[in-house]
Amino acid sequence: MTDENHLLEEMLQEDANLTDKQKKILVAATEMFAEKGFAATSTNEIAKKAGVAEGTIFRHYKTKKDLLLSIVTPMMVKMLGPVIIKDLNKVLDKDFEYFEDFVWAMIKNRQEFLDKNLKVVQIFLQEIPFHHELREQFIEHIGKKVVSRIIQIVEHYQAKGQIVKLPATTVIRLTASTIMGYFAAKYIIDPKWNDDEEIDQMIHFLKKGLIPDE
Amino acid sequence: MTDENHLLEEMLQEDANLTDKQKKILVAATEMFAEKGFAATSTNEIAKKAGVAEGTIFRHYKTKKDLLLSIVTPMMVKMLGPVIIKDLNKVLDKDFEYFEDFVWAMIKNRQEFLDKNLKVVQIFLQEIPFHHELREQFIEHIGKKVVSRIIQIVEHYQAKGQIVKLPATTVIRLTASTIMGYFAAKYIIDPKWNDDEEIDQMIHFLKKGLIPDE
Amino acid sequence: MTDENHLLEEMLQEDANLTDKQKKILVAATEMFAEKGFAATSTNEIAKKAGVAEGTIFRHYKTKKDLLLSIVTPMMVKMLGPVIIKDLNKVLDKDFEYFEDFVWAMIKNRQEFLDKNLKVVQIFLQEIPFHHELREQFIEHIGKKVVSRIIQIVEHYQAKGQIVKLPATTVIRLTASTIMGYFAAKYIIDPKWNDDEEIDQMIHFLKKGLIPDE
Amino acid sequence: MTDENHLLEEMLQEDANLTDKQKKILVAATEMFAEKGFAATSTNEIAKKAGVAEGTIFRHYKTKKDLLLSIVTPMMVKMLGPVIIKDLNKVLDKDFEYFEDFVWAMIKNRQEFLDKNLKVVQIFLQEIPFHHELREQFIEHIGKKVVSRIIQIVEHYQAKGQIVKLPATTVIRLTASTIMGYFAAKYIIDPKWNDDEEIDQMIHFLKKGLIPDE
DNA sequence: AATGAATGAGTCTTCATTCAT
DNA sequence: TATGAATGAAGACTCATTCAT
Repeated sequence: MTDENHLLEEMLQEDANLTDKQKKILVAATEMFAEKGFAATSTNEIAKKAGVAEGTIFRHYKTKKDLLLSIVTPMMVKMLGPVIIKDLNKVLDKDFEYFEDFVWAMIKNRQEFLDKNLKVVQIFLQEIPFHHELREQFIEHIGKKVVSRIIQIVEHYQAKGQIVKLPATTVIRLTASTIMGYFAAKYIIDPKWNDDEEIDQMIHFLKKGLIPDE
Repeated sequence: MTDENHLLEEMLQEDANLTDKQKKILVAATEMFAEKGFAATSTNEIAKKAGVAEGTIFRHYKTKKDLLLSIVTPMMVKMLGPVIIKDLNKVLDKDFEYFEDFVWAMIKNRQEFLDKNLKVVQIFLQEIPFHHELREQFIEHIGKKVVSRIIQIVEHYQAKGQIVKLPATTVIRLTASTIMGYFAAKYIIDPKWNDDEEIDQMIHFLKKGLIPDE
Repeated sequence: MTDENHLLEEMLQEDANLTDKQKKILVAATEMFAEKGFAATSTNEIAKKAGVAEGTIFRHYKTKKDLLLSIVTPMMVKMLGPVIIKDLNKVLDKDFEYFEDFVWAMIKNRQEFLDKNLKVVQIFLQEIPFHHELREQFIEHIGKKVVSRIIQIVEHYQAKGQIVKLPATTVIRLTASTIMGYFAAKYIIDPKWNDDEEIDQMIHFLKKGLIPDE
Repeated sequence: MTDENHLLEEMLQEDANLTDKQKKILVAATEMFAEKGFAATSTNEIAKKAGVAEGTIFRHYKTKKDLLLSIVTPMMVKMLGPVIIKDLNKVLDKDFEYFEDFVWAMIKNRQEFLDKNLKVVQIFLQEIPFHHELREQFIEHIGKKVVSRIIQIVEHYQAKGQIVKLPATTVIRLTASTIMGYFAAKYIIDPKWNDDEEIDQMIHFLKKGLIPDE
């Protein structure tokens, strides 16, 4: 049982609607889907690992795919978290006067999210090419909202003259690529590795790269 | 039959060692593995799509996994291509006086590679989490060689004072993230989309971000 | 459904641990293995004959070979039966004063065993050349015990001066060959044939053949 | 390549009608059928072991079963050998005055036959339960002739007052069981083991056991 | 709510056999 | 005569799912 799972468990325990067996099923399925992939994991294996009867899985989740969605969907909803903020500009002005402060907070926040949801995010990334529901759910319920919110933010800092006046989507792409590249390296090399200097260098790179021309 | 497959076919035709049926099997398997994933594709489906008997697959590839590796391994080898250059520094000095020229050439070259090998690269990325052979093969035969070569290149431009003196691996990560982020966006949104202005902006961003401090 | 199978069924019914389907599978498999041999019998055929789904076989027996062993192993254990007697010499003195009495009892007892287990013994004999587990199981758990016990018995009658003082193993071989030759003839010609006169002649032959010289 | 196979090969070489490849096929098939059984041996394995293409087998033998019969049938014919003697009684009187001499000669002759044909005899015994052609061929062409001839012989010695006047088939059964029991023990324990004393004891046993009563 | 035996379609793979070369 | 690629039926075994208990 790894660190991430302790956190997963905590989250499950918060949800009063879940029976004990149900939680065990979700934990076992998460573990296996992450390790072997959805298609290569059998319900039999999940049942054994969860210590329940195979029938019990299907009492709670109509199909195997249902089980997958029950794992991935709530995580997607939680992805929304940090951008659902009312009166955004006020927050930005007060808490993050500079773009780099905002980026730094974003990185820290997503880092925490990833630490808590590593396995589920992994499943999400691994399975998204094969399940259009996942893709649509993500675009419709998450992607659009997040993007439109972040566009606002970028334009906020552009208006303040802090960053270059490229199209907001381009700025987002450049920033997101840099951050996600850092996370990818981190989780591939060593998920526990945590290097604030590395983050500082990255932010410095972003700041310089996005500085207005002239 | 899409564009990419025409190219795949061309490549297959060059290989005189492959029977006609074998080529059909490879084309069909590539198509299906990319679309549904390795584990969710049945050999029966592949046989039908290839217009051969199921037994024929196993005459040429001992197992289904063998078939996967027969598709992915040659592509990995071809990934080495652009970095196997003798007398590298001479090439750099003559052809790419500035770091930005090198990056631009790199992008164009990888773009071409991706256009030709899109499906196989897709399979590779989708399956790498589940097949340690793939991971090991990649690291051992490709990863190490490519990285060590690119480290040389980065240090070459650092020595010339063109880019910041961060650790070479950090420079590589920042650059690669930016480029791969661009490719990811491009292939998710529209594989045919080809925007040289976007590339110029990206290179400009990289140049500014990596400029030596002071 | 033949006579022997009625007896097989009886035995199965005694075993409370077996489900109804499991019994049907064992009966069907026994029938087919005896008739066509293990390798030439398909699990599909067994399932059909047993009136169960093919998957049901594999729920109870992990592999086809497992099924074979589940049929043959219990029979081997029952072969031990007649020689596991405490205080053997007392029994011999009281019940079988003469070697010929002992042989006669042995023949009758084994006859009964064969009548009850004909098919399984047949499978055992047919498959023993191809399955080393069978061979090893037989030698280790049955062969050694039986032989060492029978050596005692032979030496008992040799000590009483009733039979010739050849090596015990030689005496056993000569006796066993004669008896098994009789059984072989009986079951090849007509399993139901039961000729007490033939047995008497055989015992007379053995008695004369093994009489001490001088 | 064992001793027996050298002999098998010799026999094959005598047969001018067999091509080189055909001989290789027969040798390989004999080896494998003996070891794994007919049903569990694939034509692919045979082809590989023989160093020929799979198609070549089917050019010479219409079916796999054909191949089996081509191995076993000639051996059956050779079993007839020692009993196809004209003017039998003359031979018996001259060469084998006593029943025990005849039995001794028989044992030696069959021993030789077995040494030369061990693998094929093994195949024959292993496969006879599953192939009625084998059974019928054996009974019709071999069994009947051999039995009727040996009945004559037994009656010859009974007429001379040397052996007990039981039915000839009973005498044959008792004698054959004893001899075959010896062979069985010999080949199971060690095919090379050759103990003339053991044979003498066996013949002594038979002589005593079959001595006329009174 | 939970079980686990039962299912039969489906899995990957092997088979004996054919046939164009 | 010999080959070996090709076949498709059949092989052992696994799967997600159902249902009586």
